[in-house]
Amino acid sequence: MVEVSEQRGPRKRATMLDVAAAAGVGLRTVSRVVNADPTVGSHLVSRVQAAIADLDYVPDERAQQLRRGRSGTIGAAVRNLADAHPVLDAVDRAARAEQLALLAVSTDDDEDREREAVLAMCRRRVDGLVIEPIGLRHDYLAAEIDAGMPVVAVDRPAAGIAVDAVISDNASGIGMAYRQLAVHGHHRIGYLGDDERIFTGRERAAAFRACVAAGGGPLDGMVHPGPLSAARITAVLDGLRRAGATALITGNAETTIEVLRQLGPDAGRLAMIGFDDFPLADILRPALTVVAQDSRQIGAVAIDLLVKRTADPARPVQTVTVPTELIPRGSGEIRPEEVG
Amino acid sequence: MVEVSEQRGPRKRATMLDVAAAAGVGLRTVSRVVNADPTVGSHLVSRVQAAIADLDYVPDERAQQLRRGRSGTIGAAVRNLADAHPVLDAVDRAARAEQLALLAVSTDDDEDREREAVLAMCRRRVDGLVIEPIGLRHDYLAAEIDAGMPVVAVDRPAAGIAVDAVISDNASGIGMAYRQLAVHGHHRIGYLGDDERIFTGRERAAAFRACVAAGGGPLDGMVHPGPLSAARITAVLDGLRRAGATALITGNAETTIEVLRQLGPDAGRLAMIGFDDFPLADILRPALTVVAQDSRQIGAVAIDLLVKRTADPARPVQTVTVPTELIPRGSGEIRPEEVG
DNA sequence: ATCACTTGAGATAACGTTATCCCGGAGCTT
DNA sequence: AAGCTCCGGGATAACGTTATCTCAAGTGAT
Repeated sequence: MVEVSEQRGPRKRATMLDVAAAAGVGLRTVSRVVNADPTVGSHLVSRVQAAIADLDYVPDERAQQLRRGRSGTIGAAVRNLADAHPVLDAVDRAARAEQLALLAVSTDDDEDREREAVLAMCRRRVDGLVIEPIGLRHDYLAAEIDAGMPVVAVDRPAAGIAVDAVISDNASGIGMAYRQLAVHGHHRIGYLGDDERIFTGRERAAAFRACVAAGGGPLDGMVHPGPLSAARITAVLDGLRRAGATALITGNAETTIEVLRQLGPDAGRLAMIGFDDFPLADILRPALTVVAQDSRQIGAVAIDLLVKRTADPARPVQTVTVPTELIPRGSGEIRPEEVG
Repeated sequence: MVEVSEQRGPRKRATMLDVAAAAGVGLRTVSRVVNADPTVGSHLVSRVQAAIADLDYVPDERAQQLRRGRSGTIGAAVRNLADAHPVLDAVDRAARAEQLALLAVSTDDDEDREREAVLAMCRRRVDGLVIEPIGLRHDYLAAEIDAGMPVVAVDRPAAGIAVDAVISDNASGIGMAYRQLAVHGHHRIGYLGDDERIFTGRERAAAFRACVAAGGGPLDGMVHPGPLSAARITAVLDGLRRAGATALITGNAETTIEVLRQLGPDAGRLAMIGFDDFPLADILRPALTVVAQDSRQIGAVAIDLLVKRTADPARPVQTVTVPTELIPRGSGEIRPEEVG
C-alpha cells in the first residue's frame, strides 16, 4: 500500500487529531500533553511528543483563544511606527512581563485610521487596548468598554469615554524648563508648541502662561501654540527675535527639530529647552536641554492599569500622572549675554 | 416578566446567534449580511443591521479566520520597536495596501527572542512572515516553510533556509561613498563598521576593501570591522588619526552615531560618510553625508514577494537587491586640506 | 473477596464563524 | 393549469481547540 505524497505544494498542516491518530491516543490526551497537564502517564507523554515532533505539529492559537475565551494579547494604537517610540517599546516589555503579546498598529495621526485600527483590534478580541488618542471623540469605543474591554489612554486622555489614562506631568515639566531659563538670567522667554486643540498643546501652553504670570514676565507675543507647519515656525521665530526673546521652550519633539533645522548654525544664539527627549539630542551642538518623559514608567503603568481593570472591571477610573525630568545638556544653560 | 439585567459587570458579548434571534432570521442570513452577500432581500438586510447596531455586535475575527482558513495578517519580526524603523513603516503601508494587517514584534537583536517571537506568530497562523534575521541559523523555520508559510528576509538573507530576500545594494553604496571621498581629494580613507559575522558587516567591509584595492590606496590599518562597543570605536578612531586618515566611512547608523558622539566638536575635522540615513542627520553640523537605503521600496518589495509566493508557492526563491542612494550633505564633501 | 476511591484516558459538546446542501415558493413556459 | 427554473433563506456540518463528563482499571481497606 503506497501512500501518495504530494512532493510539491504544502502538505496540509497537522492538527491535534492527526497527532492523536499518529500516537494512537485520544484527542484529549494530546491536548493534555500540549498544555502540560500532569495527569498523563509519562509513557504516553513521550509517545505524543514524538508524534508532535514527527508531524511538525504547531497548535493553532486562534482555536485556543476561541475556546479559552481569552486572547492573551493587548493592542496598542500609537501615532506612528516609523519614528522612535520609546513608550511603545516600554509597553511591549511590560506586556511581555505579564505574559501578554502585543499587537501594535500605527494611527498615522489620523482620526479615521485610529478608529479603524482600534476596531480591527476589537474584532480580534484583544484583552486590552492601549491608545494614544488622536480623535476628539472616542465614543465609538463606548460599546466595547461596556462589553468589558479594558482601555487605557496614554499621553493624553481620551475624550467622550471614561477610561484610565497615563499622562506626563506637563505642567511640572514646563515649570522646570521655565525656571532653568530664568535661573540662567532670561527674562524674555518664548514658547512655541502644538495647537491648543491638542491636549498636550493645551496643557503645556497653559502651564507656560502660568509660569510667566507667576514670574511677572511679559506675555505679549511670547506664547505661540498652533499647527506644526514650517511656515508658521519661521514666522514665530522671526517675531520672537524682534520681540527680543533670548530663550525658547518648544512644546514637542517635532517642533523642536523643525526649529533646530531652521536655526541651523544659529542654534547656539538662542537658549532653548525642548519638551520631549529624542535620540541624538545629546550630540547636537549645543547639546539640547530637554524635559524628558519617563517612557519606561508610562509603559509599565499603562499595562498595570490594564491588568488591574481586567481583574476588577468595576474599579474607579483613574488618571496617573508620571513625573517628567529636566536633562540639562547645554542649550538651556546659555546665558542671555551669550545670545545675540 | 422582568428581565434581570446585570447593571455592573460586562454583559456578555453578542454573537451572531443573538443577532439572528433578535432579527428573527436564520444564523446564516446574519452571516450573509455581515459579509455583504447580495442574495439577501433588502428588507431582511435592514432588519439584521438594526439588530447588529442594537446589540453592538462585533464579529469575532478569530472565528472567521478559523473557518476561512486564512488570517489576513502578516507578521514582521524586526530588531527593535523603540528606535526609528522606516522599513517597518514601509512594510506596514504596503501590507495595508494589500488588505493585510501587520503584526509587529521586536526581536531585540536576540537570537532566542527572534525564534520565540517568530514561532508565536506561526501559532497565530499569519499568512506570511517578514523577518530581519538575527540568528545565524534559521532552521527552526524549515517546518513552517514546508507547511507553506511564505517568508521573506529583509536587510540580510536568512541562513540555513531557502527564502526570498530583499537586501540593499551594499557594494554599490560603499562604492559611491568611497568615490565621493576620493573625488574630494582623500587618499587615506578609513572604514569602521559591524562585525563581519553579521551579513551587512561582511558585505560592506568587503566592498570597501575592493574599492581601496581598485583605487590603489593603502589598506593597512584602514579597515575595521568588529563589534559595536564604545571602547573599540575610541581605539579605532585613535588609530586612524595616527595613521593619517582624513576621511571615514561608517558601516551602520549605530556606529555613525557613536563616532559622532565621540568626536563631539571635532566632527568637522574628519570627512565622513555614514551608511544608513537617520532622522536628524541633516541638522547635525556639519550635516551628515549618508548612503541611504530605499526603505519604501524595500517594504514594498517584501510584501510583493510575500504575495507572489502565496499565489505560487513553487516559484523559485529570489533575492532582490534594492539600490542605495548617496545623499551629500556636507560631511562627506570636506576636503583633506580643511581637515586637521 | 467486595467495595469505595483514586487515577488515567476517551467521547462529546462547546467556542463563533462560514460553506454546503437543501427546501419552499414565486415566476415563467407550454 | 401543471411542470419547470430560479432564488432567497434555513439546517447543519465543519474549522481546531479545550472543558465537562464518563468510564475502566488499579489501589487500599474492611
